[in-house]
Amino acid sequence: MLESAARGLSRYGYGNLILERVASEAGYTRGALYHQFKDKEDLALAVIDWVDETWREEVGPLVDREPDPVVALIALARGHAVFCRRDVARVAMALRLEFSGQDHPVGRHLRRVSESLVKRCTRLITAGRRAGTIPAGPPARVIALAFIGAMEGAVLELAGQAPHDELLAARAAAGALGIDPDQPSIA
Amino acid sequence: MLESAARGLSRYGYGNLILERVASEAGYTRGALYHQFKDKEDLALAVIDWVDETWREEVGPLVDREPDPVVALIALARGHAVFCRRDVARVAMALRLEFSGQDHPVGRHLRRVSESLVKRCTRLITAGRRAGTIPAGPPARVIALAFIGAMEGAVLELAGQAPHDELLAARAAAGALGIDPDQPSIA
DNA sequence: AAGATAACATACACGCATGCATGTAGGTAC
DNA sequence: GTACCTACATGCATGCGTGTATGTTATCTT
Repeated sequence: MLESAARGLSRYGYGNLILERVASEAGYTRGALYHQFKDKEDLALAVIDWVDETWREEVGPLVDREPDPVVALIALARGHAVFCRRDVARVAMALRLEFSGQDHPVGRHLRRVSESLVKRCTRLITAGRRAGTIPAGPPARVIALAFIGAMEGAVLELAGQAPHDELLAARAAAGALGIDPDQPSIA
Repeated sequence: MLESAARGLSRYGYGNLILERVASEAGYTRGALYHQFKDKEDLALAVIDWVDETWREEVGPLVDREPDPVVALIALARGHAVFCRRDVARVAMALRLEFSGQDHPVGRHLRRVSESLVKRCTRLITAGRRAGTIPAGPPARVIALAFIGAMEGAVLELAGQAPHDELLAARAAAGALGIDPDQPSIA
């Protein structure tokens, strides 16, 4: 059910998501859905948490095992690209776009989840700057936002076109960081 | 009315767009809207054309006046970032995400319009490769998609945070192209 | 000045998705 | 075997947005 809802959310967004389809695609009826989740909002929140958890399990380790901040960030971009080959992963981008500038509970929850990724990237960027591998420039948080945006945008547009998605996500992300994409850790 | 609809589309997307609000925000009622446009779809199509036209007028010249393909592409990214400071510009990204993988008339029309941008970038990339300023790699069209995605993603995430948006869009775009963001035309 | 037409506003019918209330089948406890 | 609970399906009421038909007012034409 969660998987079906995630697919639906990533394809149609929250407002256009029809619970009837979510349920039937999972082999159930709407009744079953309302038995498992309080309402549509509750379902969306659960999906966000589920996707976030999956992301942490799948991409997190790739980042953590790299001691060098730049290498870690590039690994993050590559891992994200691979992660996004499952359509499920567009959920974050789709919902963020849909709820940006609004005060909807789903939007708030998504922002909270995303914020932890932004913070993670910001820390890596400041670490990279201290190490001298990331050049000075705009505030680290701004760089982090651009980093995430560029990575997600590239991945979204390539729509899982393996194997180029991985390389290009890494390159776009490296560009946002201001480092040469011709480095060994990227190419 | 077009401007109000563009704001609405960029904020809420097509499905969540309420024509009542579009009209009232423009100082009219829904009656006036239905007098000027056949239906909701017709309105969205008109908005797409309007935004596209504005983009061509505003960003196009910045690209055309640069003889060097790389410089032209970076100018495109910078120009796009500036263009997107008006919320109007997210229309393309919002609708593309909403209609990707669907067969809706609005989505088709948007893809036709976007395709011309992809072609333009593809041509510039192949030109840059012939000139030796853009390294070899994945097909030019794939690079073009990543280029556009990275640029739009970065701009979207930065949400008009001038002046950083311009620099970071250029950097992310340069990264997708595989060129060093430390070049004079970018920084 | 009268008729026509454009530019709106108003009011209503329809479809559709949500949420909830109710019904039902299977398992478990005692 | 009866009481009860879980895991669903079914059916209905409500709200909301679209589209359209019908008014109303201004502007243009001759």
